[in-house]
Formats: sequence, structure tokens, C-alpha cells
Amino acid sequence: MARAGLTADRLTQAAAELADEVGFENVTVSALARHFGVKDASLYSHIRNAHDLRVRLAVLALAELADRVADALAGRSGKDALVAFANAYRRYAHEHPGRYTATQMALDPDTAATSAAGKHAEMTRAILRGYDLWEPDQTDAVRLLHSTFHGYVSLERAGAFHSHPRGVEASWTRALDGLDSLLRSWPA
Amino acid sequence: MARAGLTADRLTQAAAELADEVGFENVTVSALARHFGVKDASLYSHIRNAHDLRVRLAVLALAELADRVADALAGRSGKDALVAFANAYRRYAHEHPGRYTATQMALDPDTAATSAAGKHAEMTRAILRGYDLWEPDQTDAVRLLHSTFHGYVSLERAGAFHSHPRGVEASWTRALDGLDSLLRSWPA
DNA sequence: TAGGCTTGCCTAGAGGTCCTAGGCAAATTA
DNA sequence: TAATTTGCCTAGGACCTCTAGGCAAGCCTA
Repeated sequence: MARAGLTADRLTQAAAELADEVGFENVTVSALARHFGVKDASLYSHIRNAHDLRVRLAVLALAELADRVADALAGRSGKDALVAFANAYRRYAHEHPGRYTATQMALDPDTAATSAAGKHAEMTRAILRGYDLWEPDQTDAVRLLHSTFHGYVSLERAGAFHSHPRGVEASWTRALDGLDSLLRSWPA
Repeated sequence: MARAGLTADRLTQAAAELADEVGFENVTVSALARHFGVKDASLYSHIRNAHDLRVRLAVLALAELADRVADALAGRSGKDALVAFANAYRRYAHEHPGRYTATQMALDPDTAATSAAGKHAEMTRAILRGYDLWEPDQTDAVRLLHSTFHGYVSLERAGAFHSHPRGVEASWTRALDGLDSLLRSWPA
């Protein structure tokens, strides 16, 4: 029999595609094994366990998201940068729902430090260079922005905004306008 | 043998306590059966399946959260109401992590309409009576507030703010200050 | 209080996921 | 080509979900 040629990376990549198709919570070792036409037990020489697989997926997604956002940010500043960041973030979540859910996994400090999770906050900070903010206001603003972006796409996907006809796009644009205006006149 | 006296309500209540202890994703039919000292199969005359159990838990948590927030809001207005709302929301999430996770379940439109999910948006709207906002700005503001609150507690619990020493409480207070100031000068 | 009825919890069992131990054969190295 | 490493296998245990069918506890009615 020819071998399937599994590696941790190929498994993680396939897990990411699977996550977007069937949802993060349905990314299972067995499903992944089925996808490669091998037995479940075969995967355990490449990944430690199901949790390890999900962590790898989370790290992959965080790196992808950071790349997308970095691209969007290139050469922009001020409100332009804020909007580009936010839209890139939200677009990634929409295009890759399973991967995005993975980015919300609680990672242990070690993994988080190694992964692109930190890069994320760093880039949010880059946005703020267009505004007149210094520590500790900067950290507060980073947290506020991140919270709002994540909260919005998270609620949007949970269907929390369906109850009202007002367009979800319009509210998003207004939220960004609001945040821009808030950053420009950050209260003392 | 004496009967255990199970009902859907008692199961849901116990599931809520279990969720806060071991996490929402570990709320399982078997664990619940163990808690009552009965066999798993016995639960299926009270709940349809595991998903049904989790939906009931979500509905319970949404109702509790709505109650807490309503209490906090009583007799307050303006920034006072905003802060009370936000703190009640966040405190519930901290005190009942499993239940709070349950509130984020995607409910089908029917269930969502019946449950307290709608009451939530309605109360957020009550806050805004202290500010000078009218449709569609009001809906946009409701969505922004809800997003920020949810995003903040969600990231906080995922450990996203651990990387920086700046106090999580301080950033939260600043976020509320910021939102208040934003609502008072909502850009046109 | 004795019968019948409803209903609650039971046993039995099938199917799925997670994971370990140990084996054989393919690929790599000497 | 022989030795070693490595990859995927079979076998099997533990746990979770859910269905079908059974027995008896507790309720009605007479």
C-alpha cells in the first residue's frame, strides 16, 4: 500500500478547510482521518490529541488573520488604516468562519506568545499612530477596538442582529465612524 | 426504588450549575445523568437530545442575564445607566462563565423570538433614552454597545489581554467613558 | 383497598469519537 | 542489499449519544 503522506502541517491545513465547511466544533480526528482515507489511529503519530490539533488550527488561523490585516494596513494611516484593518478583520471572519472561531480558542500563555496572537495587538497599535494617543490610553484603545471588532462579527454570526431590519453593513460603517471620532477626541 | 423526580426544568437548572463548574462544552447528557444518579437513557423522556438540553440552558441563561441587567438599570439613566448595564453584563459573565457561553449559542429564529434574546436589545435601547439618539442611529448604537460589551468579556476570558500589564479593570472603565462620550456626540 | 393506567427509570444494544499498544511493511540510510 | 526508521495498520478499551422495549412506582377510579 502507498502511504498517504501525512504531516502535521498537511493535517492542520486540511483541518482548517474542514473547519470552514462544517464548523470548528466538528473538526474531529475521525473526520480528518476519513478525509485522508486513513484510520484515526494513524493521525496520532503526527498530532498529540484532538486538542493539539485544534491548537495548531488556531495558530494557523491567527497567522493568516495577522497577514491579511498587515496587508490591508500597508501604506495607510489614520481613519483609512482603522477602516482597512476592521474590514480585513471582518472579511476574514466571514470568509473563514471555522478558522475565525479557532482564533478565539483560549491558548496557554506559551503557545500564545509563540503564535501571532501578539502580532495582532502590535498592529492595532500601529493604527493608533495616526491618532494622538500615548500609554496607557493606547492599550485601552487597542482593547476597545479589538473588543468591538470581535464582538461585532461574533454577534453578527450568532444571528443577534437579525431581529431588526436595519442593515448590518450600515451599522458597521457607523460603528467605525464612531470609533474614529472617539479616538480623535479620547476623553482625559 | 424511589424515583429521582426529574423534570426538564430541574435538568436545565442542574445543567446550568454544571456548565459554570466544568464549562459549557462539557455539559453532557451522561454527566447530567451521573449527577442525578440515574442512567443516561432516563433523561431522554425529559429532553429530546443533547442539543435540546443546551438550547434550554441558553434560554435559561438569557433570561437570567436579562433579569440582572434589568435590575441594574432600574431608576438610572444616562451614563449611570450605561455603566450599570455594562457592569451587570460583565459581572454575570464572570460569575457564570458556563451560562454566559451558553448565551452565545446560535438559536433558531423561533426559539430566539420566544426567549429573552429580544428583551436584551430592548433594554439596551432603554439606556439610549438618556442620550439624544433616534432611528436608525439608535439601532447602530445598540449594536455597537452590545458588540463592545460582548467582545470585551469574551476576549478577557479567552486571555487576550494577559499579554499586557495594564489593568483589565482600568481599560474597562476607560472603554465605558469612551462609549459615553461617543454617544453624547454621535457623529452625523 | 384493589384494580387499571400512566409514566419514570431501567436494561440492552448500536454507532460514533478519542486514544493506546503493538505489528508489519514502506521508505530511508548505511 | 541489509539495517534502521517511520508510517499506517489492527485490536481494543473508555466515554458519549440515542433508540427500543420492559417493569414497577405512583396516580386515578371504584
